[in-house]
Amino acid sequence: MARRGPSAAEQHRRAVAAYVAAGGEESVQRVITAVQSLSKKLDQWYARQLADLDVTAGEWAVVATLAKDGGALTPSQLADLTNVAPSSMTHRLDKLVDRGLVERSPDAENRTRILVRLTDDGWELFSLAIRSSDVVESDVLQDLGEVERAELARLLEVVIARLDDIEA
Amino acid sequence: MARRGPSAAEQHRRAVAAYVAAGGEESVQRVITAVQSLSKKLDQWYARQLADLDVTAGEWAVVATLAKDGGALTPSQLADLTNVAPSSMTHRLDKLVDRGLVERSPDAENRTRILVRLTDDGWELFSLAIRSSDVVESDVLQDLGEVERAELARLLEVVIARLDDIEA
DNA sequence: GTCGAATACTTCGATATCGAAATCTTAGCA
DNA sequence: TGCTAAGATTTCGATATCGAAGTATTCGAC
Repeated sequence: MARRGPSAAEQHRRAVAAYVAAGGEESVQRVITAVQSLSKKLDQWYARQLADLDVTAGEWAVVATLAKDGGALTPSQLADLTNVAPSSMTHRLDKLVDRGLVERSPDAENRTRILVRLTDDGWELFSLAIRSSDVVESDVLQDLGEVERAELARLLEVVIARLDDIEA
Repeated sequence: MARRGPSAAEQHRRAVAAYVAAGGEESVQRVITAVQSLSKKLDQWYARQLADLDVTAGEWAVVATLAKDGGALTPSQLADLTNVAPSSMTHRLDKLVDRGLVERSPDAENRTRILVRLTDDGWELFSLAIRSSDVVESDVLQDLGEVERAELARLLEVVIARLDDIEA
C-alpha cells in the first residue's frame, strides 16, 4: 500500500471499459458502475467515522434500521433488512443490548416474537452519527447546485421505483 | 419473513425523513440515500446470480478487480481494492487457485512480491457474469431514456471526480 | 380440544475475517 | 560487505457469520 493507486475517476473509467468489453451495454454500465463506486467509497468513510464512535458497520445497520422504522422490529425483520442470517442477529443484539443502545422486550400478542427498540442512548448515537456524516456527504456533493441535486435525486428515485416492480 | 415489507420507494422515503429529522440536509440525504438503497439492492441481485455460478461475492470482487485492471496485481493491492485484510486475501486466493480461476506467479523483479492473474477460465467467468447481470441492470434502468441515462451518469461522474480531491 | 405444520428465536459446528506476530526479501547506509 | 529498517506475504489466535438443528409458541384442520 501507501502507493497511491489510480484515482476514483480513472477506476470508474476502466471499470466501464472492462464491462463494455465483456459484453455490457455502455449507457447501463456507466450508471451502474458509478452508483457502485460511489456507494463503496461512502461505506469506507462511514466505517472510519463509526470506528470513532466505537460501532461496527453491522451494529450501525441495526441502529439505523430501527431509527428509520421509528418503532419496534423483530430480530427476523432486522436480519432481513440488514442482510444477515437470523442467527447472526442474535449475537449482534446481545452486544447492542450490553451497550445499552437497544432493548429487547417480549411481544405480548405473540410470545414467539421479541420486539427490539432503540433506547434513548441509541437515538442519541443515531443523531450524532447522521449529523457528522452529513458534513462529509455535503462535501461530496459540493460540485452540484440545488437544481442538479434535485435532478440527480429524481432520476435515482425513478430507478428505485422500478425496483419494486421488478421484484414482483 | 415471507411477510412483504414496505416497497423500496417507501423505504427510501422513510430513510430520508429519518435522516432529515436527525439533522441531515434534505438535498444531500435524498441523493446519498438513493445511491445506497440502489447499491444495496443491486448487491442482493448479484449475490443471487453469483450463487448460481457458485462464486461468493468476495471471490467475484477479486475476479472483477483483476479484469478491470487487465493485468496482474499483488495480493496486497487486491486486498486494498476489495476492502479486506491482506491476511484474508491469502485464503481467498488459495480457493480461487484451486478452482482454476486465477494463478499466482512470482515476480521476477522483486521476490517478496507475488503476481496474481486471471486464467482463461477466470476471464470466461467474468464475461459470463457481466453479460447476465447486464440484463438485470437494463431492466432496472428501463424507465430512463438514453438522454436521461447520460444525464444521470454525468451527474454521478461529477460526484466521483470530487471524491479524489476530498481524499487528498 | 388435540394433533401436526408453520413460525420465531436461539444454539451449535464449520468457515471466513480480522489484527498481530512471524518469515523472508529488498533497500539504504556506514 | 554487513547491518538495520521497511515492505510483502503468510501463519496464528480470536471473533463474526452462516446454515442446520433444536426449542418453544401459535395457527389451522379435524
